Amino acid sequence: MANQKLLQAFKASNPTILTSISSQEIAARIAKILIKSGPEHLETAPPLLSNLDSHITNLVLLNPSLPPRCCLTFFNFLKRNQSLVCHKPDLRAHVILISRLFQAKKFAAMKNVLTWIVMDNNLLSSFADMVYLIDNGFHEPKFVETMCDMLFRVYADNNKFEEGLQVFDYMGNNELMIDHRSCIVYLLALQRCNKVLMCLDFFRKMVKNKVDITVYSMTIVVNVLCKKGMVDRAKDLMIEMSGKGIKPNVVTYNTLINSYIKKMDVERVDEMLRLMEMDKVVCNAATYTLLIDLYGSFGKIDDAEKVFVEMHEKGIGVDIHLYTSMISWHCKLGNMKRAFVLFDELTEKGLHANAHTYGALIDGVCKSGKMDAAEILVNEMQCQGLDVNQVIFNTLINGYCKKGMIDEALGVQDVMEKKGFENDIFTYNTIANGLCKLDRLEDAKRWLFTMIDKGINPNAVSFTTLIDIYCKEGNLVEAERLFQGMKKKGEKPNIVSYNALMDGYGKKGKLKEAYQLKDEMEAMGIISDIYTYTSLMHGECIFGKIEKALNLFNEVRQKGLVINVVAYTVIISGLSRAGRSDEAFRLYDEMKEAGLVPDDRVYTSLVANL
DNA sequence: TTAGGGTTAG
Repeated sequence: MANQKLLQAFKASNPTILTSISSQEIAARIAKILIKSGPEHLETAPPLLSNLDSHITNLVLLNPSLPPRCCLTFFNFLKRNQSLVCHKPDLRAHVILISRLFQAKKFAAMKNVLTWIVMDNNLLSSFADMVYLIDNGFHEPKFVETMCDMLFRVYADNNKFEEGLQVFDYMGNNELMIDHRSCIVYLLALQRCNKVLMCLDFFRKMVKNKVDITVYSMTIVVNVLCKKGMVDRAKDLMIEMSGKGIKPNVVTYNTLINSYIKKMDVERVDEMLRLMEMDKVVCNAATYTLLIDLYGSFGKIDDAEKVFVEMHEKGIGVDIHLYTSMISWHCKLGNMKRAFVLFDELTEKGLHANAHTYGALIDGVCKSGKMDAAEILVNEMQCQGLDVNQVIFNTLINGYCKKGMIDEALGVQDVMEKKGFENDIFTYNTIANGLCKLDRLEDAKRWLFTMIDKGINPNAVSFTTLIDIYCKEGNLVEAERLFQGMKKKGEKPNIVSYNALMDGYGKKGKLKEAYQLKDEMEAMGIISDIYTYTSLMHGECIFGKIEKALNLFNEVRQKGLVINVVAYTVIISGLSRAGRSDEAFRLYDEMKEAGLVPDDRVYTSLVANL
């Protein structure tokens, strides 16, 4: 029925066809061959092919006795044999094929044909071409609706957002039903491409066009805003939508909690938890994992353990993410015993450790210097059928580097390459730092320059390592150049970068420059830490300004910074060199009382580069 | 159809 209508509409817009009987005959013959023998037999009928034009193609496709399956094979034949057939199916032919597939409910095939159209700029230069066709021959609303919906998804899948929007607007203006699931596809595509404002604008459009908004689409927009750091705006959107009846769920809340945790905004985290309670949204394992991260990042492992117990009491199901997080924090704090207890416990609970879990544990044993244990764990994970991935290789390389075992580190790196992993930025930075530790500064530089030659952009860690190397070599000009260079390349110097350069200035007696840098850093919102003060104190001590060093030391105390053995050594040796041994001894006792072990190597390294 | 876990620098 619908086909007949199409045929008539088509004929009406192409009056020449009425007189062109031979075209119809050719079309009929092609159809006959397609039905009886399949498209490959068309090759045995060259006159048919050489006479083929868009009218004939369209007539073939519209032939009601030709099943949609045959239309598709005919089409594929034309696409495949462009050397044999001079004629290429045009946009109209594609849409006719789509309509035939629609009648046969072959939706996946329809989508494929739409993708061909979208990917071929010669076929469809703008959506207006499609509108023209729809207005001139394809009036059946259900078909137009389905095709537009699919086209909208295809545009989204191929990141053609402007075109997608045109389809959306067309559907809205023509009162075609817009499927909210298609809008989710579009939102997810925008999310993938980091198009934050477009995402928000589109969501507003969805609301305006009365598309069925769900918690899923809202949460996608909340997530996109959060990932761009616009957390308060995300929260406002959630509250606004909640007022319109779209209630946030645990995923929405977790998204916001995650972002507030990353910003260390405890107050807002609490606010979200309160809102959840009011909304009767129950926390899940993901919420608890986030809270454990929050406590872990503040070093409050006891509080992390408390919430871990609390969730057990509340009967909330645990999962491997949660255990991996707990294990990771214990490893970071050196509590390897507890980490292994948790590792055993998860197995008892029927959970399976994955590469992330092993990764955390391997890093823990590496950091405690137990490389043999690390190797055992690597074997164990392989026995469990888990592949050693690049992160684990890098972790092992770092473990050996930290112990000064550079040959073993390079051995692991070799195995990694043989397994098909190329060195990544972590590998390069880690090995460069391993070499620095052994004072092989030239080799370290060579690794980093090789990395750059291979087209990997240096990140803040790479720049900082190089700055530190040049400072150690006394080449402040180059260190400064790199420091400015990293800013220009959009790599923001962090506290380690600033401290490295300040240390370089201090050792050269350029205290004025060092203090200037400290001011600059603090103006950027970075708070001076014990390394900052130690570098400055060291600089002052070297050049006999012990009073200034003591002022800095008092500042450290006032700020409540934890004083480490290096900081103590700097000030103690400064005092003794200034002949103030009483004060030096007093601080020496204080250091021991604080449980710190005096370290000859620290002292040696302090005077080594002077 | 939306959220949470492992690696690098002083």
